[in-house]
Amino acid sequence: MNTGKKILLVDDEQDILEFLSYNLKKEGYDLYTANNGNEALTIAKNVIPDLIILDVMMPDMDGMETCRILRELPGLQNVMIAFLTARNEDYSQIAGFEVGADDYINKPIKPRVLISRIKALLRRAEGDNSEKIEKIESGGIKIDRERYLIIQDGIELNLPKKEFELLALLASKPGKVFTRELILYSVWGGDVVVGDRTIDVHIRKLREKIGEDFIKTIKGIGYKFEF
Amino acid sequence: MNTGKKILLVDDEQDILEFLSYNLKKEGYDLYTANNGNEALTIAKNVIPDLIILDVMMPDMDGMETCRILRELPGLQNVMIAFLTARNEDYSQIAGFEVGADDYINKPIKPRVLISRIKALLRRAEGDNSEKIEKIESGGIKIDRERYLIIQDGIELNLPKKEFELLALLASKPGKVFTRELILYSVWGGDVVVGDRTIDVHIRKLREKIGEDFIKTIKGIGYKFEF
DNA sequence: TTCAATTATAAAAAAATCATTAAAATAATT
DNA sequence: AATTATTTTAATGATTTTTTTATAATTGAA
Repeated sequence: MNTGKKILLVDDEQDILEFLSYNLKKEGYDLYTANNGNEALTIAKNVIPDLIILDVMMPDMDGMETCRILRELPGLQNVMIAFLTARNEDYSQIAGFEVGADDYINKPIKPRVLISRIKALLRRAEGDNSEKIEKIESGGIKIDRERYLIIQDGIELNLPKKEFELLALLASKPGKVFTRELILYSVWGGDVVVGDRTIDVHIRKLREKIGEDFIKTIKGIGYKFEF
Repeated sequence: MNTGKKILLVDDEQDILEFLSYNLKKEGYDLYTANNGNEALTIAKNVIPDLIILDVMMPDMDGMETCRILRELPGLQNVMIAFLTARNEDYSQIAGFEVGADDYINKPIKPRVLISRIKALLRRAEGDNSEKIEKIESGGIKIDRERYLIIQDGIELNLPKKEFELLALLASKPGKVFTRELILYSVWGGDVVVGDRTIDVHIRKLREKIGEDFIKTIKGIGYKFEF
């Protein structure tokens, strides 16, 4: 029995990951796991799960922060996000909802409860038929994630990974300004911190390759893709 | 560049204190340092920092204990507190959160990582989730935060950051008079002090760009947006 | 009306941010 | 291991934005 629903589990404790994985797989969900926020971002971008379950308490980037960033990423606006919290930290619930969480699940977790909660959540999500973005096409530029290729006016362009990810991000929502912060999180990952000029250099390379006019600088904010 | 944010560092090792101080000052934070818990308490009471970074392991009064007391002090309930911990003592992490810590940072510390973490923490403290209005529309003027654009009679206008924020603020509530104080606070931020004429100049620029009649001066008080 | 306070304005100075290039460091491939 | 490709840093220059300064103009109260 397979529901075809994809769930991304994020927790720093391997035990919990395994425990939940086991129980959810049994119910026919496709499971993806991440040990920390950054991993979660990477996976989420590529997989676009139906539900993300985030532990609130994690080192480096906590659940809240992860959630906030996830919500900014194109394609992940409509994904259901649930938080795992230890029982008594209810202050975090308030903050969590502000950040865009859809539900809370208290530890310790009882499988039965969890599953019924998840079903409810996914049912709730059914309404949103959010198509995942495998191919982005805008302004004569096609982005093929599958083949890792940019196609511009019919001509195929091979870009190095970082450049590809950067362009894919910008082009995923033409017109939207992506802050440097968001770019860093989404292309580089939260704690792989690189110098500030790194983004610029990649932008330069992109402009060289696809033309000067597609990527516009919004000084003090970030960049946006336009055509 | 000065963020105006105050950080109190507490560690018994002078090396670490200096190392962190140096790196954080470079980022524009105001630094205060203490060698032990008691010193920390004294300073914190007087300064009310935005963030306190506490070494977990200190002689006499350890970080956890210091944290517990800090949290009791009036005015320090909402200060962000982060713990510095050696990598493997993760049981203390849990205890730390119970005591009221907002984050923990593992040693050894990489400056870049530290800084991105601190930014995240301070952002969290700001209550940065303060719903900034995404689209304001009034009197033929549309403000599109996502695209960072002003659209006037269908014509797109690019404004520099401060001008944009200022206009967005005024236009968010047409007719309402915004005092200079409020404008400063919300566009420039609580502790950034700029000269008195700065607002005027920005208003001038705005009037040049969108027309003279939208922004009205209320002498002695501030400005309002009308149409 | 007159005066003091406040704002307007333009131009200059200062600061912040980005662009660009070349070189260094990493990673991937052969 | 050597070569090549990619990524990052570092240094410098250019540009834009922000702030200050100085002076003029305006306002509203006495």
